[in-house]
Amino acid sequence: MLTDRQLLIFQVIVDDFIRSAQPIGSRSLSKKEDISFSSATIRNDMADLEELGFLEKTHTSSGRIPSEKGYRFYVDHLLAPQKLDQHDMHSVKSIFAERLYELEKIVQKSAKILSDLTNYTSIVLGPAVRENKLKKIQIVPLNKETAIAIIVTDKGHVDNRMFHLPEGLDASDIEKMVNILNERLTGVPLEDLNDKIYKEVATLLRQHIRNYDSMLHAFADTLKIPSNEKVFFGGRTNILSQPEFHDIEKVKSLLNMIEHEKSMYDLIRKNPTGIHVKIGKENNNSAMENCSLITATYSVGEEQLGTIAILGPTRMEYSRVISLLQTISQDLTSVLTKLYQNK
Amino acid sequence: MLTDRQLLIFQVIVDDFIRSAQPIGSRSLSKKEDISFSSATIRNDMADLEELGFLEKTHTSSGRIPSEKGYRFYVDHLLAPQKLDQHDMHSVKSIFAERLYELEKIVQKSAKILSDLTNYTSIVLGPAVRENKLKKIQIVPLNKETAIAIIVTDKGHVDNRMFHLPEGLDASDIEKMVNILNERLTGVPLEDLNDKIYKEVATLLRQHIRNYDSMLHAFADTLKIPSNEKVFFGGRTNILSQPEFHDIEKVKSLLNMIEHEKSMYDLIRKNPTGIHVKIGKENNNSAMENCSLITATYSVGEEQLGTIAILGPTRMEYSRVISLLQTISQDLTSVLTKLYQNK
DNA sequence: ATTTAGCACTCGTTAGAAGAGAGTGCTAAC
DNA sequence: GTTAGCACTCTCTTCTAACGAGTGCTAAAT
Repeated sequence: MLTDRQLLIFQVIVDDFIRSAQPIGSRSLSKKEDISFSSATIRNDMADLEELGFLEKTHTSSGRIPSEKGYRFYVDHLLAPQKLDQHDMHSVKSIFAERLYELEKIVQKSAKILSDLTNYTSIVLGPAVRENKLKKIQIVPLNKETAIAIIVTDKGHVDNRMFHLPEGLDASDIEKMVNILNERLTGVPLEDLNDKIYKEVATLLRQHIRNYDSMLHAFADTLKIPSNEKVFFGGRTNILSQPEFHDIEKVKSLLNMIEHEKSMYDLIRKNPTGIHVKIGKENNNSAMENCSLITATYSVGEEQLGTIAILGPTRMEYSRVISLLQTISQDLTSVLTKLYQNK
Repeated sequence: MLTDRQLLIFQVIVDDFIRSAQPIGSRSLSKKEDISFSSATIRNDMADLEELGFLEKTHTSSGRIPSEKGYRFYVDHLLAPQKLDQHDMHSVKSIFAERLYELEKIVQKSAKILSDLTNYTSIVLGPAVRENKLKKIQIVPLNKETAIAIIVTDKGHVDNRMFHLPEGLDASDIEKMVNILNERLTGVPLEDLNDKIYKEVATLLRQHIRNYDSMLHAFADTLKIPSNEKVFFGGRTNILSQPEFHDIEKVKSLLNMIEHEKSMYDLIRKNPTGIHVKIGKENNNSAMENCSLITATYSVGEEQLGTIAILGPTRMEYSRVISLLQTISQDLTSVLTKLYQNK
């Protein structure tokens, strides 16, 4: 459908625009070394590319910029898998240079490095805790009225909840309860804990513990609250340095969106395994009309753990960002698998 | 030094400017109901007030705006302690309406309410954990190589660190170690833990635990890392709706500052007990030249716990913000004291 | 001795006009 | 099929003029 020349012109326009953020004119293209056609020829091809919906004009006599459809085509068909340059590669490896044990820290550092490298905003979702399996429950009484339940999962995630202690409970009751819980619930995914407690452990507990009912409610209810899965950001304000965001109103709606962690979480979590690119309106979100979002997933063994994403203008360095995400998600996966794979 | 009329004029100018963000001219003042002097009289007084450094002009023939010195004077001498109106009071009380046990949640909710009410940015420092005293240490082995140390403090703060397990350690060693640690370290402030372990507990441990040295290092080192004291924000982007921040560059440096949690932490933590107002350059920070920061502290019993702050333009609703902070910090103090006061 | 009216002057803002520059579409020639 | 040429369009910048809000100062009024 497209001639080779049109393809070449299109590619150069996209690449140029991604660098310069300026509409590209036929004359400036014809002066390039690897293009040997006259500006008029290029103009004709540009007109065709515009008719096909790949290019747009900002006004009747301006140069061309890629349309969303154009970016889509570019990402799907013209993107040569690119190797990271030395500097990028070096930075990525530095994430894993220190011996970090804590998943959160590794993930946080990834977000920081990604945003520094790209000058876009990075968003990294921590592991989906609800699928983690219970390793151990501990209950630490603080005073007569309150206690903290501490939940450790097989992936090393630690969650804690405060709850109200019913009166007339002594240390041995708590100890018994903890023992029963650990015995019965180890290995159960967090999301099923609450269910399981009521269905399988309740009767057992009733036999051993005084004042069982109020204790159970106070405790089990705290488990119901979904543990907030963490969202880590890097370079939240990087978007401000992009020329297309000189309009305060756009910036505001976008930053508001970013500040509202829940919606970012929903937007990003739903992506399936692998690398995905959402361009402009494909994000289905008015604040992100001028943005592209690239997501990649990371896992431990078979189990998909989290997502790592870059949010930038539609005029994004797709090739480089994709390579970066690919590398980081692979490295994350292999490092985390080594650390947390159940043996 | 100032006549009553000058005082009145000054106060009206500040109040007006805080509302409108526009320079105030003599004519518009003379038309106000509670001012019965001619514009010329007012102009003379304005000139005097400018000479004294309380007012400024944006250009030679503009109306006046308050200077930093002016705001200082206004805050120190003209601020009538104001009652919160019903709506504000109601919102503040709603922070404590639900029965929240976790300090973090209460603090986070305070930040949210504060920023929503004021349309400025709120910053709330969680408790200074390092002064908390150890309540309990737990160690949960994850697999053969790693374990998690969980530290619970008397104020209900839970901290956890992953560390590397030396080889050839079995469950009973860990149990012994945990028992010794709990026996010896309960009640010790977190900041002293590391010291205390080396000085007082080390010899004891050596007697009971195989492979003691590597274990000690791995474990004690993890305690050295200062637990990051949390900073909660509300309305990070509210500043964007203030007319004085239409300049993208200003916004950028300010948001960058805010994103860098450590510097915000340092800036705010150093304030002593009570309410403090820092105006513009008093903040000693170029990104905050056009901002004022109002801080208030909250405590549990005698012990100062954290700080709660509002960051807005120098043209801030000082009176209302101060009342809000005063109320919230008092309420926080009384609620938290009730919850966590050691009995 | 204050207060006020009057007036010349200053500065920022807005609107319009003019010209430059970059780029296009189309036609006709190569 | 490609290119040169040309008229045309649109943005951006610069300049000017006019307007409005506000000031400082002087002289008159209280």
